[in-house]
Amino acid sequence: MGRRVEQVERRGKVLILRFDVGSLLVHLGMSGHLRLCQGAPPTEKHDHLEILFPGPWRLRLHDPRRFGGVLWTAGDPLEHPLVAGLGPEPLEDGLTGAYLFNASRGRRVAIKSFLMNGRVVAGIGNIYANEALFRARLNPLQPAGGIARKGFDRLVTGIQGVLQAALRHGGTTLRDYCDGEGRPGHFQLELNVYGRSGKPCLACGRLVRHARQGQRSTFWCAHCQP
DNA sequence: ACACGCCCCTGTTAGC
DNA sequence: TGCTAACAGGGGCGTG
Repeated sequence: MGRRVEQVERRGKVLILRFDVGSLLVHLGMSGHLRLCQGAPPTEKHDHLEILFPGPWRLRLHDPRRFGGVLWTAGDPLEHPLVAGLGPEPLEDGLTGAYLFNASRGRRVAIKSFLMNGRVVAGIGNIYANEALFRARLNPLQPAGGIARKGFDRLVTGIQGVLQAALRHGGTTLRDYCDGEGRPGHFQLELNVYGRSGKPCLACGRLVRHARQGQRSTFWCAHCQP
């Protein structure tokens, strides 16, 4: 009560709200969102947490599936186990073709699963993993350890390109996603392969394929991503 | 260490 | 129309 949010940052998919006495770590999971509310609109089902600010403002956490979570830590939040082991931020200097190449040597796991492993790179989810691999012309099913250095250079370009484009479009709203003010994103209109199985590849016209990897949907064009 | 499968949970939709 | 199964943007955990 009565504490001031001194800084807000993000590591991977974890939001960090720093207070003078500790930090709140917030993960939104699949279906969660934070919404800035003015006044006291009626509480909805699956509203789980509310942070009250002076004046009319309040921040509400809404998460139907409850895959998200909120944790408090009194120590350095970046040392918390939830984020301490994360790989480099995709839009910062630590993510390079050389880094991914080195990290993948000897790994037989499919490149898409490798990319979605937070210990390798932070914060790449299913949509952007699929889209980044399309941009890099890499088959998502191939073992990470067999990819040449050039492929990882393209992959870094693909990751950064798709994330920056998605940011420009306000994110990808398949159903639930919205920003803190309730606005949906538009990047779903720009997707090349995600969710497009059986439809023509936007680059070559051949049909986009679908497979499951680790209980996640994978989409790719077998011609553009050999 | 690594790869894989299962699980958490609710809501929506496809298929019968 | 109604029921059921499958699936959804994430990630931790147990097993071999």
